Amino acid sequence: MGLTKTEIYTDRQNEIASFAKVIAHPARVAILQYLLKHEQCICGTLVEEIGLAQATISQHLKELKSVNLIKGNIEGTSVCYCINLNVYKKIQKLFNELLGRDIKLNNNC
Amino acid sequence: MGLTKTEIYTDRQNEIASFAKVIAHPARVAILQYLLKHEQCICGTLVEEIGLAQATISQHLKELKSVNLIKGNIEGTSVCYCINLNVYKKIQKLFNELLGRDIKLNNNC
DNA sequence: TAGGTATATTGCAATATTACGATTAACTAA
DNA sequence: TTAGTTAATCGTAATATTGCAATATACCTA
Repeated sequence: MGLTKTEIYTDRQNEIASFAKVIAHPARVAILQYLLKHEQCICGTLVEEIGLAQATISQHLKELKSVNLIKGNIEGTSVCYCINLNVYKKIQKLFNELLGRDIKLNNNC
Repeated sequence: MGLTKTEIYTDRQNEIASFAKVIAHPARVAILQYLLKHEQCICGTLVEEIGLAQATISQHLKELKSVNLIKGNIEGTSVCYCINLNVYKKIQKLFNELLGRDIKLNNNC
């Protein structure tokens, strides 16, 4: 136990959950917001901006990279991170399918 | 440690992360999809549909209720669950701010 | 080559999550 | 009142997440 039973869900359900998990931490939300505003950044800037240890920020960047939401280009001693547009758009689409409905209440709840 | 430092983030960042966390499990995605399709349901139906133990489904429903994304009305021996439209719309808005941007790539990444 | 800078990785402790059996609570019907 | 139904809660085991110090890696410059 303690392990999600991924095999009983559809690929799409697992995919949505995976992307949501990446966004499910305020530090990673903060990183995404920073990248949306400034287009690119290096790890050190985020350490100053957010106020977590360098190891911790590096770990959060790794999770964002794990679903390819961001990508990093090595530039000398530092790494320039930016949003991966294709994956960003994919998440947009997936989330919109689940959360973008125009619901009407016809039930008695 | 092992505890998120919520105090260093904005309320909005924490809010987005909290809502994302609720969606960050395929069982809860499946529950939401079921509710979007059928408008309402009882716990027992989800147990059959999804294939997890009753206690587990009840726990997932509790998490969806914890952010008021769903609400439950007691109807005899069972509980009728449905989506809370106001909160659904709020999540729509919050996620759209973060993920609904029309980004253009002007950087060299 | 040696020292400095930037990031990733490792190891660890604290806490959270997932899942389920067993039990409890609350209502319904015989 | 008693038995059956439905859902919530409790307790527990397994695993995942968060955060950081310490260390490793990689590159740049003098």
